[in-house]
Amino acid sequence: MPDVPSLRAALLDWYDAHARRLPWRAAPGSGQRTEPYRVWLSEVMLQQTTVPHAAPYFERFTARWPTVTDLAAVEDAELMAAWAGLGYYARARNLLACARAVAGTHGGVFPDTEAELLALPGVGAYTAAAVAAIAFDRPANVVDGNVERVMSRLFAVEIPLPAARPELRRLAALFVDAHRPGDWAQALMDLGSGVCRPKSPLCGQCPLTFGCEAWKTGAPALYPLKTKKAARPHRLGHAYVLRDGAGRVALVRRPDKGLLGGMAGLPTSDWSVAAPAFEPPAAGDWRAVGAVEHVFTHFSLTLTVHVGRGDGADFQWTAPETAAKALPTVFRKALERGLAGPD
DNA sequence: GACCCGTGGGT
DNA sequence: TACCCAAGGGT
Repeated sequence: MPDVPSLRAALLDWYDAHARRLPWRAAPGSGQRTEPYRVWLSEVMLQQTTVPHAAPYFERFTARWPTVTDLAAVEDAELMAAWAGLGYYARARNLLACARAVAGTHGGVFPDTEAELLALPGVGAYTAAAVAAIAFDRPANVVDGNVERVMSRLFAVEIPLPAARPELRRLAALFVDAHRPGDWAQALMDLGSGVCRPKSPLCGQCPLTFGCEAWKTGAPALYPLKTKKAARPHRLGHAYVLRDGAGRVALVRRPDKGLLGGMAGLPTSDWSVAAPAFEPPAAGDWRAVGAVEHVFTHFSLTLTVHVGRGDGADFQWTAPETAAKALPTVFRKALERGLAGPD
């Protein structure tokens, strides 16, 4: 059984020497804390998202909206456009709802307990614990994918994910302590991200091998064990690039719920396994100019792109450059394909 | 617990 | 190529 206090001390020492410098992180060793607003914003952006992808969004958001009160005052469409390309758009809707709740109910000040944080929109168990630990230095059990992997290896957990979650959470809780709780959470994530990596862990650089059960087995990369996932189905659809006499593009606002909810989009058919009918959103001359491929979390998609000319009151007519910036990636691809013309 | 929800990089 | 994976949350 790994010795928890020794491991904890070893990882904090490692963190003091190897902490990553990140835009939302106070300089390690400075004794400073990051403002709750910046911790919260970064944590939401980092949900299922890599650091390199999220970082430029974080810089743009904080430059444009320096406080949670500034963010709370933004119009929905402006916020969604600023989030375009980052994915998981429910996060953007919840981000705004959360900012408005903090600016309103909480007087512009983030609550400092896990329980109150957890009650905010878009803040789940992980994010509530992370904000409590990192922004307020409260001893919270911060468990993300990195922490699950590190725990599964330290203790050579033989239960496969996702069933192992409660056990991994219990193990992570053994390390929670009032001494440097914010640094502990970030140290664990830095280790998981840079050393205790999913595919080829760098055990030679790890400060915890002395107490790691998976390392003793000689095959640490086998952990965490996992149950197999179902295959991803493929769907087909049509996307319509409709332009008016001024060259503007017809956009629609998608319903608030479901895929790409609340985002601007091109008019499309349904997306289904069987080829959907070609039913353009306006009469006139249409021609197919090609297709684009896109992969979502639970299906992949081939979108046939059609170009036509027309008018209509049901659309938001937008200059192509403006449209591209506000669109989620699948539509940005389709728009670029449409504007490029036939092969 | 199962399913839905994006995107881009790594292997 | 076809996966896997990332500082998850909501329903």
